[in-house]
Formats: sequence, structure tokens, C-alpha cells
Amino acid sequence: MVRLPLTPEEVERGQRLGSLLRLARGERSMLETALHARVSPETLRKIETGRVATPAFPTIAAIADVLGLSLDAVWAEINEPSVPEHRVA
Amino acid sequence: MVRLPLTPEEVERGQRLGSLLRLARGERSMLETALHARVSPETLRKIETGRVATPAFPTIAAIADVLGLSLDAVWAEINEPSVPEHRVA
DNA sequence: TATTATCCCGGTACTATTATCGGGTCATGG
DNA sequence: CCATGACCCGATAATAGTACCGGGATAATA
Repeated sequence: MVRLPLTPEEVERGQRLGSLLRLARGERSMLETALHARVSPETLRKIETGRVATPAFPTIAAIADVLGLSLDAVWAEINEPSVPEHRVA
Repeated sequence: MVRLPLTPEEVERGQRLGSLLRLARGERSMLETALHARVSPETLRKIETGRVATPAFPTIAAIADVLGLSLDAVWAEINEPSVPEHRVA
């Protein structure tokens, strides 16, 4: 085996990551945010929509930087299925 | 153009990332650390030796988790050419 | 010598990400 | 109606990451 396909868990985690980033972006436009983070607007959109499950570390770090997010907090959150403000149990 | 090649800056940052992780691993063996982080030992070795410049976010996050490193600190450090304990100016 | 453990390397395989292009939708406003 | 802005989508292109394989180097130990 080489380069195992993405697992469903990885895909779901990628979707949570995307939702988190989009939420944090708030009012700012994709274009502005992407240019600021020095990534392509298309790349940002794909990440936000969850179509990229395991983006590169520098990519996420740059975006988190622009959005003022802590990478540790991001990592912790996307590994928890539920959102803090929306805990079920 | 599509999927621009890695810039020299990215390569150097990747090498700093690798050095940082290897330093943080300390006495622990690669095998143990890799298994704990749920990544292939080959992948960990490539990252530590700087042969993978822009690893996936989950990969680095998992390794940093095992090593007890803060992702924010890691990101900040590898963007600074000099190492804290070795600051020149 | 032989064995074990740790790490390194090149080659190979195959998927994933990054990025551009062209087009599409929807809402707002002139 | 037309234009603009913001976002989304599929197709496409090319590089990069993840992973397995076989082999090799070194050091410590028996």
C-alpha cells in the first residue's frame, strides 16, 4: 500500500475544519482573506467547503494567522465532533 | 501554472520544522513516536530530515501532540530563522 | 562474529493538495 | 436590463505528501 486514501473520519474532520474557518472569517471576503494569507482564493474556498480534508500545515497556519485563531484551539476543536457553543451531551 | 513548485523559503522552513521536531523528540525513538502519533515511521523520518517541506496539518498536529509541543509555538519558531536557545541578536 | 536497535537512503506507487480556467448562481444597485 | 460582487462548481494540470520495499550504516551487546 502507498498513500492510503482518506478515511471517512479524516473527511469529516476536514469539514469541521472548513466550517470553523468560515465561521471565524465572519464578514471578511474570501478574496481579501486569501490574499492576506497568501493562498489562492480557490484553495481557501475548497478548504472552507471541506473539499480538502488534509490541507498543508503552512496553509492552515497562514489562514489561522490572518483570522487570529490559535492552531492548538483549531486542532482541539476539529477533533471534537461537537462545537463548544453547541454541546449536546 | 498549477501547483507551484516549492520555493527555497518553504524548503528552508521545512528543514527548520524537522530540526525542531527531532529536537523535541529527544530520547524517544522514531518508531515509538510515529506509532503514537499514528503516522508511518517513514513519514516522520522524512519530516524530521526536512525532506518534506509542507506536511499535512493533521500530520504535524498529531506529532506535536505526542511531543507536547504547541502548534502556535512551532509555527512561530519555524518562521524565525534563529532558534530561541540560540538567539544571536 | 553475530545480533539487535536505531536511523538513513533511493526507488516506487498512488493519492491529495494547490492552482488556473471557464462558467454558473444569487443578490444588490445603477 | 445590466453590472458588480461574492461565492460555488467541474475539469484540468502538475507538484508534493504518505507509505511500502529492500538495502545499508552505525553503535552497543553478547
